[in-house]
Parts: sequence; structure tokens; C-alpha cells
Amino acid sequence: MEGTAYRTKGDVLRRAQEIVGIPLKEVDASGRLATGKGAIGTVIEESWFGYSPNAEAEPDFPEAGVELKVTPYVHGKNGIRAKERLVCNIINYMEEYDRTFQTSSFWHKCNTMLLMSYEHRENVPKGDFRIDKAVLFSFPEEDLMIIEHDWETIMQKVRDGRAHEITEGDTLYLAACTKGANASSVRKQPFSDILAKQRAYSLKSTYMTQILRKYIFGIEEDERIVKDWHALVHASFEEHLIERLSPYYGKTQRELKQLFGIEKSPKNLNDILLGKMLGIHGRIAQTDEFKKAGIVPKTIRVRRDGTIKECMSFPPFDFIKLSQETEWEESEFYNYLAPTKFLFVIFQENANGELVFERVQFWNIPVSDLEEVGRVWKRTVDTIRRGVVLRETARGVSNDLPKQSESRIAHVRPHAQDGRDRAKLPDGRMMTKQCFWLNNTYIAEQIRQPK
DNA sequence: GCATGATCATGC
DNA sequence: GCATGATCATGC
Repeated sequence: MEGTAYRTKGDVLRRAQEIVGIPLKEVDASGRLATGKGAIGTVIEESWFGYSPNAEAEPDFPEAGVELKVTPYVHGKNGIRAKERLVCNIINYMEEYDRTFQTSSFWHKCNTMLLMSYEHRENVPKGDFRIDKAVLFSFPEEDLMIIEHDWETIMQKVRDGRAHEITEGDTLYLAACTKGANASSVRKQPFSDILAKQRAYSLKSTYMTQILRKYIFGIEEDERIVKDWHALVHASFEEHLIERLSPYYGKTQRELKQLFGIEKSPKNLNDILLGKMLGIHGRIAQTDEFKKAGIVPKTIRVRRDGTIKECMSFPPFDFIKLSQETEWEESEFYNYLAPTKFLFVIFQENANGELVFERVQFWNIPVSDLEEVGRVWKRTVDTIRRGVVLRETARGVSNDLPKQSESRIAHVRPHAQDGRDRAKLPDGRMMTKQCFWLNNTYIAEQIRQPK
């Protein structure tokens, strides 16, 4: 039997649903499960559907027009979450740039996907995993507006001869993630002699998390910022959001509070103000679009002299897990920082010491700076593996992790609740929890407006 | 003055 | 209980 034995979407779906609940070791006829990455998908293609991976440009079931995707999820502390991004086909920069989204290789191959999900459990053999849901997925119209724009963003860089500057954070749902044996997997691009990293279309893990929650587990939808997707026909999501917020530019925090009848000054005041300015009920970070794109709002306070008071922190890291990481592009921090789009909410201190809502700016880290953060990451991993040097000093316990003075962009610093908030080092000693930070001077540089 | 280390407050 | 955003304290 071949992939062509399944003529319709219904045929494919019926066969897919018959695998639900069966341990994969009972499906695997050829002992392929033991092999590396992608083994689970291959086993299902070969041993369950009975076809071998086919010509790359066509969907797995050409006649039915369905692409098979086996995708893992995990139970995180905030519920179900996609374990990783969903990787689709490799982008051929030489051929793709003069197409439209509708004639793109991505749309041709992936417009309808059979999503088969399984729970990935740590330290459990793959053979014990089982598919627990199989659904046919086609993109909702409101998502397609954003995805089409994402595709255009990626292609515009190719058309500008800047394929080597593409990065996941450029886009919202559909991203171009690196794909290859290693960092030296590169390809030609049409309008520059510079070789660009090989990349594939992918759906961000934040997007997949929402798709899993909604389509696989039936968890309720979130409030949308854009109520009618037609608003995105002539403007990108980012432009649309800026358009809705710009009437409030120049108002002080006090004026905004007054305008929206807020009396107290809670810690999350700026979050509340953003929600009010957009006319939504909840917090901006909890909206459909922000959750799918994984956009992280960050408040930035600019002093009168243009400097920024504070550096930007990220989630604390686990010393032991970090010490076991080997590749920058597979590290936890890369997989957070590279695909994340930030919404900088910029407040400027005025002559009276009041905070003026200056503007918002979408930002993601550029590729070259990401490489520099990679060097800081490497230095951190090496230092922890070798054994951090801790020394009691007059103002606390000093260490030899990367300092702000060592890099233009990033450093490592404590981020803990109090003196007892410590974590274990690989050698058993305890140390105040640390995280990666972006330097305040770097952030100042990134929000500087071209004159 | 600022980098570095530390800690507070709040919400989930 | 802990992450997260915010901010402090001080010695180099």
C-alpha cells in the first residue's frame, strides 16, 4: 500500500484515528523507533500508512491533499504546551522569491495538515508513547492573514538580498527556522553572493501550543485584539496595533490613569493601561494574537538623558540543565530569544519626573546580535561546567559568570526573590538563581530612532 | 557613576 | 511556591 491508497481526506483521517491509543512499539515493524530525530513520524508513515517519505514538494497524501505531521506536547506548569516548533519544508531561496503566498511551496504542501499528537514524557522510551488525537487542520482565516504577511516578510528579505539576515523573530506565526546538520548548512540566495543558513518554514511553538489547546483538546478561545480580520488586508498586525495605540502617545501615566478611571497604581499598571487603550477586557499578553505569536510586552523607562535605568531580565536558568547543553541553537535560551517578538512599551521621563507614554515598538533580536548572545551563552556553559568560582565580598558573593562589561549585548546576573532563593550547581554547591540579561545600553541602542 | 549583587512586591 | 517586573545598595 502507498500514500496514494488514501484518496480522500476522509480516508486519511479514518486510518489515522485507528492508531489512537496503540503504543508505538506495537506499530513499529522495522525497529526504526530507536533511531534519532523524526523517528516517530517515519514509523507512522512507513509502518502505519505504508508509504516512504515522498517527493519533497508534494504533500504526503497527494491525492487527498494532506500533509502528515506528528507533533509532541508536554504538560507544563501552565497546562498543555507544544514541545517544539512544527517544521515544514526547506525554503529554496532561489525559487521561492518570485512566487506569491498562494503559489508558494509552503502553501502547496501544508495548506491542510493531519495533526497527530502524542505526549512526550521525559525518561520514557519512545515505544511507550501513543498517539492520542488525530485531526485535520486547515488554517482559520484570521490566522492566514498573519501567516501570509509572515511569508511576505521572509520573502522580502530574500528579494532584498538579505536571506542571511532572516531570523525567526522577524515574523509572528510562520517562521523560517534553521534546519540542517549544523551551522554550516548553507544555501545560495538569488540577490547576494553571501551564503545564507539553510532554513525551513515552521510554525512557532507558541502557535502550535494554541492550536493543540484549541483543536486537539478543545480548550476555549482567547479574546482577539483584531475583531474583524478584514482590518489586516491593508495593514500588518503590528501596524494595526500601533495605529490603535498612537492616539495615546504623549499622554502621561497620570493622564492615562485618569482617562480610564484607574485609582491605584498596581505593579502591572502598564499592562492594564495597554488593555484599556486597545479596548479589550483582559491583559494584552492573554489575547489570541499575543499567545499564538508569543509576543512578550516589556515596559521600558527612558531617563531624561536618554539612558535606560534597568537591564532586561529573562527566566532564571537551571544550572545543571544549562551545563548539559551542547549546541547554542538547541539551547533553551536560543529557543526563547530567537523566535520571540517583543513589544517595547516606551515611557519617557519628562522634566517633572513624570512618565510619558512615548510609543510602542516591536522588536526582535537581529541575527548578528544573536550570535553574540551565543558567545555569552557558551562562556556561561563553560564556566558552570568547569565550576563557578564563588568568593565572599563586602557586597555579596561574587562569581565569574559573564559580566555586563564583557559584552555589548548580554550578561548573566542574579535574579532571585531573596537570599534563600538558590539553586544547585552541577558539583552540588548552591548558588543564587541567575538568568541572562540584555544590557540596558544595548536596549537604549535598539530603541534609538533614526534621525 | 555605574556595574554588580541583592531583594522586594505581586499575581498566578 | 515561584516567576516576574521593579528597584535598591554600594564598592570599585
